[in-house]
Amino acid sequence: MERAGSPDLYAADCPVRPIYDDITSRWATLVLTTLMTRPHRFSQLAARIGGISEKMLAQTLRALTRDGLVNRTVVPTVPIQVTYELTALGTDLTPHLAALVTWVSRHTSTIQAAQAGYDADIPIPPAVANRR
Amino acid sequence: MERAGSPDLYAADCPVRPIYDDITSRWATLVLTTLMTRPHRFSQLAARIGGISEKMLAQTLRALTRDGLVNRTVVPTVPIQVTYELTALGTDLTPHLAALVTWVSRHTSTIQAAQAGYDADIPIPPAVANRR
DNA sequence: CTGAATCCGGTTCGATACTG
DNA sequence: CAGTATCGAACCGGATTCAG
Repeated sequence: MERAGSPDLYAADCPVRPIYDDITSRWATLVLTTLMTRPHRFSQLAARIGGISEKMLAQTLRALTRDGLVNRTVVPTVPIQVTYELTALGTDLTPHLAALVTWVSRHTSTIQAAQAGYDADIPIPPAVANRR
Repeated sequence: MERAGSPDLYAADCPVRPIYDDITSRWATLVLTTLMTRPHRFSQLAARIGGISEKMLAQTLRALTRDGLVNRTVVPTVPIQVTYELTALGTDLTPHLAALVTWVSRHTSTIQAAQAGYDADIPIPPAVANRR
């Protein structure tokens, strides 16, 4: 049933899961694909990615740096400069993420239509419908 | 139809985001890759996927069905039988997800090593650092 | 068997204020 | 400029219970 050599992702304690979650988290994907084009500084990333808070950006960058996907370079000027760029590992990964994002982008309208159809088949919508 | 080459994923209200979050969620990936092999019934999925609760399984399946990625078939026997299988759309998507999972699986030990190296460079755990 | 509804603890998130 | 500290709000996920 299962191909030998592939780790069992289905085990609850599979070590792949937390890493997978890191990479596919809401903000990590945006950070990684942004860095795919060129290195960015902290404030450049914050400006580029709509709606991210400083806390979440710092947290996401720390996780990605810890995972060895992003390299953090500090230039001790005044004021200080910090640059983030993809490592070789990150450069290897990001196209896979980008492919996924591209797929979703291309099928967004189809999926939205499916959602609308699904919602329309519900006779009495839950509390949301009454409430305006 | 969206522009596949340059989706503005960076806008805070980009419609791609919630869909992307749906399919990359912790359980959705496991459900989709499981269904990739063959259709499953509810209890079969629950048995196959380690650590998932009924609530999360039902919730995940409902979201994926609503997105048009999974087809839900009810056989009105007693007791009732419900079968889930990938739609054409889901069949198209899942390989991308599987590729990502495969990538992570293959690089898990590398990433774990990077994490260990990163953690080793932290002299004092921040949480217990001296207060002023 | 399938899955909806409820409760509830833990985690996450965002806004703000502050430091080097 | 590049973060960290703190705090309340929001969300998530698990266990339980109940219904079709």
